[in-house]
Amino acid sequence: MQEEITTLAKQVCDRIKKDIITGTIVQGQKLNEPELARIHGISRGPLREAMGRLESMRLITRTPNIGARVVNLSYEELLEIYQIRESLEGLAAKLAAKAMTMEEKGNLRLLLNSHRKHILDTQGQSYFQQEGDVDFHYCIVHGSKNKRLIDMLAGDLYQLVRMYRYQFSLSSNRPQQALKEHDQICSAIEEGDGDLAEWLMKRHINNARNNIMQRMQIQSPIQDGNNP
Amino acid sequence: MQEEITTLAKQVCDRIKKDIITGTIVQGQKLNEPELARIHGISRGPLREAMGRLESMRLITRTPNIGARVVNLSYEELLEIYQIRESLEGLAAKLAAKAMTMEEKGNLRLLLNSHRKHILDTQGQSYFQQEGDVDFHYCIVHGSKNKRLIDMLAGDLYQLVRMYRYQFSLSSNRPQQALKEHDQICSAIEEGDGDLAEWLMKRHINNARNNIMQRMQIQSPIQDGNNP
DNA sequence: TGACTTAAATGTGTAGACAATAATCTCATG
DNA sequence: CATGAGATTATTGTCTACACATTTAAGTCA
Repeated sequence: MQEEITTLAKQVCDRIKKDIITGTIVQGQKLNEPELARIHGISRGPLREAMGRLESMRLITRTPNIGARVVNLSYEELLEIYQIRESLEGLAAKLAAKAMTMEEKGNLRLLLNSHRKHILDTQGQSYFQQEGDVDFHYCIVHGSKNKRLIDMLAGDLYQLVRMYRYQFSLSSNRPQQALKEHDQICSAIEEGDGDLAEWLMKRHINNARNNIMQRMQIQSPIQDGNNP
Repeated sequence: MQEEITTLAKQVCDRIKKDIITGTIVQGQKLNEPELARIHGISRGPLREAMGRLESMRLITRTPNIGARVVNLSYEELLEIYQIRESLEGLAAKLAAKAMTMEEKGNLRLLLNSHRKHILDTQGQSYFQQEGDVDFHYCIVHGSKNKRLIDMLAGDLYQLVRMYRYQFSLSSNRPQQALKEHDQICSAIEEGDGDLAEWLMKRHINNARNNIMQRMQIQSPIQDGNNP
């Protein structure tokens, strides 16, 4: 294991990030600098750096002389995110079909098989499938070997997706169908068919979006935090 | 005009960003905090925030306890950037075809006409075309109305593209052809044909990439900065 | 009631200090 | 002469304390 060298700012950033994603800090909430610094036992310097990071990944918004607030999740923004995901992950799948090594493709297949087994074991329960879904997409994104693409997706977008899933309780309600789609994508990648992999991935994300959107509209709208 | 309210960190970030993009600070160069702070007449606090921003837009890389360096441009990274541009701007064009108002479409057409006139006036000289190209793509990206997409492209990626253009002197050597492609894209958007606009935009960026890549390989490789 | 003034709270910027780490240098030793 | 352990220096990361600017809230008075 590589000894992870880090800094206070990064650590605190990760902690706050987790709190925001899981909803411990509710959306729209104002973030008080001295208070946050006290809570995490650090001084303002590193804290401001941490907040800069959070801002750059768009988990909070800052306005000069006023302060920072946790973002407000919205139907529209989730739609935006999924549009971008469809485009970028389609690209990732296309690239991965060409760039993945045999070993990586093998691991991807193993991952799928473990998901299949898990779904069978739990009678199609979606519990674990959510993280499994993340794993699958992570694998492909990394397989693209495009560093910037990896950063954009794994670094930022997935955080937001996780946040929506947490706060809207949007775990997959169609694990078998999702698995089947994953299966198809995996096969296309194994065969090195980039165009097909891209097309399948885009359709897969499109399906996921439609599913999620439908459920979000039914579901009670999110509380408004404590905005002014 | 809206009075632009800002902070020291942002201002200095923009100044350093400009220096990096234009090559005033050469790639690979180490950035010394106290020195930079002195140069820009600020203290280390805001400076570190500024550097955090620069890091998030990947103009510099920082390693804990060691410091910050300007990124090294490479053929591979430019390829990565263009792959992503093709994907995202294709999406932007598709969305813009549906989301742009009549007025915006009109402005886009006016912009194109002014480019055409300029190219005719200068006998196809590419001088102004470069910024014009940026304008055109900006227009479409903003026309997509997808805020996150706008941020990703206009906020970060275009900075990098400008940097490569500056430092490799990659102004367009095919302004007439580019104009023609812009024309096609504009028409598709005017007609609200999103799929066609997407396809045309992807082909356009693909052409630009092939052109640039070809010239980069011919051109003398970049000097190595002063890496360790 | 409403516009103005005042006061509190909060964000922003500065200066200086110290600790921890990395880079460099020194010098004795094989 | 080369090498490597130890000492020295430089730089980064962090903290504290204070000054300043701006926003927000409260208070005042016509």
